[in-house]
Amino acid sequence: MNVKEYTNQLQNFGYRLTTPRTEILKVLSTTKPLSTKEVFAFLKKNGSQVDIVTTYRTLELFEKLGFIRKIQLEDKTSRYELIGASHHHHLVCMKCKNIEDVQVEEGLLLNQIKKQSRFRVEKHALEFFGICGNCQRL
Amino acid sequence: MNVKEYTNQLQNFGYRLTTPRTEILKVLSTTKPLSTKEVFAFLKKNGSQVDIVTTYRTLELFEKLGFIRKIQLEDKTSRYELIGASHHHHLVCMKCKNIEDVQVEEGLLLNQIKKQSRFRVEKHALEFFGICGNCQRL
DNA sequence: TTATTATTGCAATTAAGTTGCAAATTGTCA
DNA sequence: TGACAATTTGCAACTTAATTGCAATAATAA
Repeated sequence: MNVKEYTNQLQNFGYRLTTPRTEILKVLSTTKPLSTKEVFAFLKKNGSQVDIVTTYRTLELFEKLGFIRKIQLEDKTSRYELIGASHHHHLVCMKCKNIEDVQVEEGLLLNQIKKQSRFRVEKHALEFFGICGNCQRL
Repeated sequence: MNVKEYTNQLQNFGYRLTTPRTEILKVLSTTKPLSTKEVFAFLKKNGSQVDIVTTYRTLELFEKLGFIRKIQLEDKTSRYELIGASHHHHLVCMKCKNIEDVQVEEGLLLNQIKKQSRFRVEKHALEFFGICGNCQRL
């Protein structure tokens, strides 16, 4: 999905297409998972006037609409990323803070859970922390 | 490890054995993962005079010493649990907020990562969200 | 183009966690 | 046992992330 498709979706759902919303979608579509602060910083750097409160509210809306996914890493700040075609997880470098995407087959895990509990899994969080290839060489 | 063993460890490391530390260990050893606020509430309920700042600092210390593990669930508050014998993950009920432990074999995941990246995984977070057996019946 | 209503921006507030420092408590040694 | 030195605690003040109320602004429908 590109920015245009998301803005169409937005209007289909009856929400208005505003400058802040378009700008925030643009930021999200060009980067890795970002915190609200980081999205806001990006906006500013590109000359946008959007307020940080609007950034909070817009990200909340986009999450509700299923455009983006909220992820919790090690700190208290939430991060958001566009929900692309493929389900993936993250390799978070504890040194340089860079985030790599990674694909893992988790069907097995869900089977194991089914054997142990009546719990019905709706979603999961899976993040890996460590040292990326680059930082290992330093 | 029981409370006594932890307090011994504490002294072996050169830290003092104080009332707040003992009380907090007791709370941790009798429950599921708790936030700082929750630990503090437990203390109060049991007549303890311990301050919430001390609770924050003590949990931080215990984490540093490897007594407890910090976990991030869906919100911004950190939760802590005693590091028991077995490595496990959680089934977090989105309805009643109860937390079940679950055992999954994750060796496979780590192999899959090795094939995709030079990243060296040091630790990981894996949490499942859904509806527990009880709440499904309601 | 105007009117209606959603959306935004500002200021103030809440909530989680942190910091500085004086007072209290612990462990050690005489 | 008592006193000293150093750690630990509790209070108050502060920081940071996020939320809320409300008046001003902007987007869509007619």
